[in-house]
Amino acid sequence: MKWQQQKSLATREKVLRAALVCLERDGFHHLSLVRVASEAEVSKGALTHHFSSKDELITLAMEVLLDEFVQTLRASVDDVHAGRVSLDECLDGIWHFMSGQLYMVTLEIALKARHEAAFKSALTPLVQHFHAQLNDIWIRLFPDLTPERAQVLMNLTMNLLRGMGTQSVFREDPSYFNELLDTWKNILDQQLPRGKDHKY
Amino acid sequence: MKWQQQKSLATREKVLRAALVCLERDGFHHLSLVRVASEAEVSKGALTHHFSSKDELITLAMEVLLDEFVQTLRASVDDVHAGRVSLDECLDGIWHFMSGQLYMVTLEIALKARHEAAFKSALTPLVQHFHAQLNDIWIRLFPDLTPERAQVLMNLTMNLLRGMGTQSVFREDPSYFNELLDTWKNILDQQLPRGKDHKY
DNA sequence: TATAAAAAACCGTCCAGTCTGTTTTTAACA
DNA sequence: TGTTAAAAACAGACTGGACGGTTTTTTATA
Repeated sequence: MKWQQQKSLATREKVLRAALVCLERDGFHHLSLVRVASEAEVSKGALTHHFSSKDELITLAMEVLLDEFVQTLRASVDDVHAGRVSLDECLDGIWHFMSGQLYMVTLEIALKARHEAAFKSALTPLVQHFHAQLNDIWIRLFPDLTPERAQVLMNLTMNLLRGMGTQSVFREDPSYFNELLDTWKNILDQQLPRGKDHKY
Repeated sequence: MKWQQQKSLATREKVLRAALVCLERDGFHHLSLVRVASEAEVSKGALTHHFSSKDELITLAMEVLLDEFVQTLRASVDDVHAGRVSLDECLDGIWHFMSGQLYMVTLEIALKARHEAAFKSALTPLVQHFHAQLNDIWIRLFPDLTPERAQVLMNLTMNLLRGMGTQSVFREDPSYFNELLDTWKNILDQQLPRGKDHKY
């Protein structure tokens, strides 16, 4: 690869990463192009050279974030499948992710999309692809359930964690969330088939 | 009551209501004082006369919203208690609320609070009071459960609905959400004691 | 030298908060 | 009761700053 091309790619990468940091730390309506540029240690000119608008930048950053989440999750589910980690630990991992950067950025983005049609249509295919990937993962997580049942149970789980993530803004009380999570683990366990050879 | 006082109260009420409408329709970072004033059919001068800052306005509007939700919910739970409506219908009512104005405005506010310490501390007592009221309501909803169990189950429920509310931004598919909600109703039902005289 | 990348100056817009002026209501008092 | 002064409610112009996007200039590579 040519040197110029390398440098260009590196700059893009730095800017995207910085955008995620700023989104998570400052929130969308405190995010400005100069801030992102400064976080990326790049001039505003360089930023606008690579990204034609703020919306485009954010959309691409979002894509990076969702991809990383899917990869992490896939690895975790593989571990469950191979018996390396328990289902409970896998859920803990998802909760960790959902109470951290991913979910907050997602929220910022979702609210923006809610009020800006153009942005929303740019983002919708991305989100749909994300959910399709998730659905595949859920099926692999619960091979003993029907695909539909696995998806419903895990969509419940994800939405529960989403809600908990939201509440965690105002309620910084790990024991409260742990209790909820433990209760949910129990309930989820009750929903799994006990035997080996039947589909629930 | 003196006429001036009446007029003053009416203006405040109009502005607060308009603020909620704008928050829900336009989102926080498209909300400006002139927009709220125009929505309320009041001059910007009148608005600033009654509310010393944008943050104060939003905080007070939030208070109105939460109070109304608590009242509605309390009435609904009374209906369940009196056998006028089923638990399922009560949940439907909460879901209706959560997929509407209340929750979206709450989200906007929560994200703002997440990044602005002063705003957050102004809002925290309000939110805590709100949750305390909710906890009382949950106990009354499930008199056959221990208070702790009732609260855990309903906090799970609320967080599930929160998450579903969030997802509804991108996924406008009522049947999907209905399936989730039905599944949850079943699960919740399984968690309730069958007998009459024991605490679970 | 030609071209891509990066930097920085610049412009138009928007908005919260301030300030000044005007109208309406209330209170005091002769 | 009629008059007037004070206070409250309201209206709108203005300001200072932030920001997104554009354009121009400089630098580095091929």
